[in-house]
Amino acid sequence: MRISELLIKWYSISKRDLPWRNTNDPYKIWLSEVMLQQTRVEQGMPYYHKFIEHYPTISDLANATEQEVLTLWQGLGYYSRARNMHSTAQYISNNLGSQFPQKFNEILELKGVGAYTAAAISSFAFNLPYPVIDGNVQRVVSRLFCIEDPINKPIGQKKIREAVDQIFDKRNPAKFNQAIMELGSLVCTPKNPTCDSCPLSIKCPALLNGKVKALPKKEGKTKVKEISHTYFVFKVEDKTYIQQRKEGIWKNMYQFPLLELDVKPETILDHVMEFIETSETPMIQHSYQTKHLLSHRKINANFYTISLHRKPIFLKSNIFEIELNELSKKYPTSVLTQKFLKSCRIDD
DNA sequence: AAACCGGGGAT
DNA sequence: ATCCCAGGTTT
Repeated sequence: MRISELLIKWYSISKRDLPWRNTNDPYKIWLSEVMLQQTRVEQGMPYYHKFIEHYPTISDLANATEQEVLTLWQGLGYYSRARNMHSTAQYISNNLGSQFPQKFNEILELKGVGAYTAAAISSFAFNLPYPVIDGNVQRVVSRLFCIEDPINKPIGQKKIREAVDQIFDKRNPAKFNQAIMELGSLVCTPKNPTCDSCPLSIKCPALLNGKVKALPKKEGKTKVKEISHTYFVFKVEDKTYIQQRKEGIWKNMYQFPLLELDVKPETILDHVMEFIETSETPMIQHSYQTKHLLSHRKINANFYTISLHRKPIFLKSNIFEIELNELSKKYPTSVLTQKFLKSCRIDD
């Protein structure tokens, strides 16, 4: 039996019942694929349900504000995905009559849609013959063809593409794509793959040659930069003061006034005037220290809570007042900020 | 080609 | 501590 037949047969009896597999709605497929970029299925699932409930159609997403969309995306990470989806929904709504594009090249043009996502939408929503290549497929194929070139380099990626083209089933693009990803996810895993129960084991040279564990190969690791964040949490009764990030990490999300440097505790109060002007002599109520790890950053964060009896006389231009409990609910924040908010609730 | 962009789970 | 996850964009 051909590899594609073995795959699809295995898939038909072993597949998980995932919500986006029970629809042909390109909007739902698009949403699920973007949400699952670099994100585990279990992690994305609750967000998928939330979004479908809040925004059942492209028009509903287009009619929302970016702030609402980011609030709903809060905690999932890679927030450019949410900004791009919202922007693209408005584009489709305003310029394409709310009709999702139906050709691969048109889909590939959409913001936040690359080769993988375009192939996924094309095959799952329209059954077009484009093979998907994601982390799962790279792993399965590198083992199935004993590709020793690093899969994160152009040579390795080219060989993966050529290998996939050899086994791709143009007659069953949707099923083939689902099946090969599902195999990578459930059987041909990065660590401790269960080759015993793999439908392709008899056709796997990596298994025959004892190379499963060594494949796929990867080269070069992005190093993690260590940086410092010093946050100023001004409190006046139930009010606080926040700012919106304009670029870079957590763009368009909200945070307590921030200095992106390490400020010695003794000199914290010297910086207050950079954010607000007050007639009082401010005092540090308490401080909270934590480390926050991202894929490319290690943030040493310090939050200093400064309680005031009266509202500041003056706020720096980008800072504005909100109800403390509106943060995270109405103003989307990073998980780092949420960690701080949670620590406050505990020592209440 | 390399850096940037989040967060969490498994090992 | 390290790797990886239904990747994409920018430099």
